[in-house]
Amino acid sequence: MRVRFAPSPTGPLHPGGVRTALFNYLLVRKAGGQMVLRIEDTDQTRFVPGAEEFIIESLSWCGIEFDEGVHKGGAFGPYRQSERKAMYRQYALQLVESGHAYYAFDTEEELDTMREQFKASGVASPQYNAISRVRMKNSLSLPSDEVARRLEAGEAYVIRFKMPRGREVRVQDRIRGLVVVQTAQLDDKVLFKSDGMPTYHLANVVDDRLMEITHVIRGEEWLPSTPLHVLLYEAFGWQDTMPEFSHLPLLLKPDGDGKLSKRDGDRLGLPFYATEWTNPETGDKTPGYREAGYFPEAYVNFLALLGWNPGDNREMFTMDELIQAFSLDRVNKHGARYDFTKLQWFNQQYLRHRSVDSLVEPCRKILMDKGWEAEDAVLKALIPLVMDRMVLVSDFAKEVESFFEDPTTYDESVVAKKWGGAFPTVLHELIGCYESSEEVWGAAVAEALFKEVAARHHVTPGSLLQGLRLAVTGQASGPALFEWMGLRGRSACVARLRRAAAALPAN
RNA sequence: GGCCCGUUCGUCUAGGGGUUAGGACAUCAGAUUUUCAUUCUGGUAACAGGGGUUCGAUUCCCCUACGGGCUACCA
Repeated sequence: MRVRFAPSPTGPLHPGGVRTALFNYLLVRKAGGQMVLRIEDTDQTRFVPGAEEFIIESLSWCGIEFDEGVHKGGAFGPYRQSERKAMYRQYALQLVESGHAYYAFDTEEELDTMREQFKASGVASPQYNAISRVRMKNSLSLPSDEVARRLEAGEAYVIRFKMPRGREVRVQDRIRGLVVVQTAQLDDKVLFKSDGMPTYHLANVVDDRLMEITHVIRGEEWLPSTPLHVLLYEAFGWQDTMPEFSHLPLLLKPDGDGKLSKRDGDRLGLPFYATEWTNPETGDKTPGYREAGYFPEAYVNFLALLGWNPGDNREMFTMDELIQAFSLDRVNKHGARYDFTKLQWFNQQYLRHRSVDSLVEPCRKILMDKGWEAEDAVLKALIPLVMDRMVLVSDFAKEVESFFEDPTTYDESVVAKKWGGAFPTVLHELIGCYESSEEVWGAAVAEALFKEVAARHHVTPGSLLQGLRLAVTGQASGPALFEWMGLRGRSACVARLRRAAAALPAN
């Protein structure tokens, strides 16, 4: 088995592209074949610098690696279509000679005119086809000496496929079954452009043949042009090695109608690409899941379950498990909404399953970005304290902010509710107890002394706890308070309690 | 408009001629946590509509509606 992922370097890789690459990868790893990365840069006007590197990096972050490609080399290179330019012409010419294609000399204006005339006479989608080509300037309508003269003179031309008439094309799609299309619906597609480059259709078929691709797994947007590709394989006499086609359902917007687009990420304030993309023209950065603190395992797990399922109730999959479980037979036919909320859940699950040790370094980095520092031992105690409260590793910053920054204000509504009654008295007394205690400071001591003071004033500890939390952290909620205080240290806690005592409302 | 593909809880989906139509996310409620979060328990919630075929259809067929894709010298 040989598969390929063949993106155009026209910009950052869309999530749908990542999923297509993933499905190719899962399938080929299970089968033990090769996966090639081919860059389809036949449209020079749409080339975006950096896109190719971005695609490789994004997929690599996801754990999708290739066996051959622009960055890996291989026996079937080059893997960039622009570098294969010279060879496509001969294939196009081969088709002209065998009568499957022809030269066309029509200018853009002439094509526009033709389309407008058709529209004026009520034809909704004008086509360059068996009917209209006789009225256009091409090697089928022009006298052969004129064709020769034009070619001789170096006049611009394209090579078009001569769509056969009255045929039925049968496409056997692995996911959708048999798809039948009448050639009368199809037009004479351009195969070879006037700039000397092939179009997608020619390059794709030629390269898949030359690279010995056995399975084509691509997005549903290619289904309508697959009959043309089948016809091309036939015209070349390559039907014996024609790959098996699988057209994947599309990824749809999280809400509303239409397919997923970058604007959906922007609109919902969530990342869109796997990794951060910098627009080479404007310098604008679009954050990626990687930068936002998501685990690649979570992202891949989430993506794998969009349009595919294992047939049982399992949801958590490592890449290896996905490879084992994956099958094209269980890929859906219908589009799937790209629901970010499920991704959050996956990330949370992956976070839970992480060992504390493996989180020390990422968390330390987050601290450093904020200008905070902590010893290893403190970090290792702090992480489990707040881990359950996080969805992303990057949430660590907001979870521990109050640990590193003294509170500056106290929420008035909580103050009003929790700092009244016995609280001021208890607070003052507690400060004294904490200071004078000879015990080695720790969570147990902080809690025991607090309970003692509360008991002396015949108040339940629970009724005072939130007030204490506010006093010491400046927040109304947070992780286990006494653990937190134990870690924070006696003097820091006392200092904060003093500050809170000074801020007590006058009565 | 034409052609092609599709349609099960809000979302991702399982299922399949006779089922209490299952799971997960989200959501709601309760318990636990004397906070929040976590965890646990429970609940609300779906076969697009209409015709066939059939003893019986959500499942098969047709039509309609709706959604999506394509309709470039873009991929």
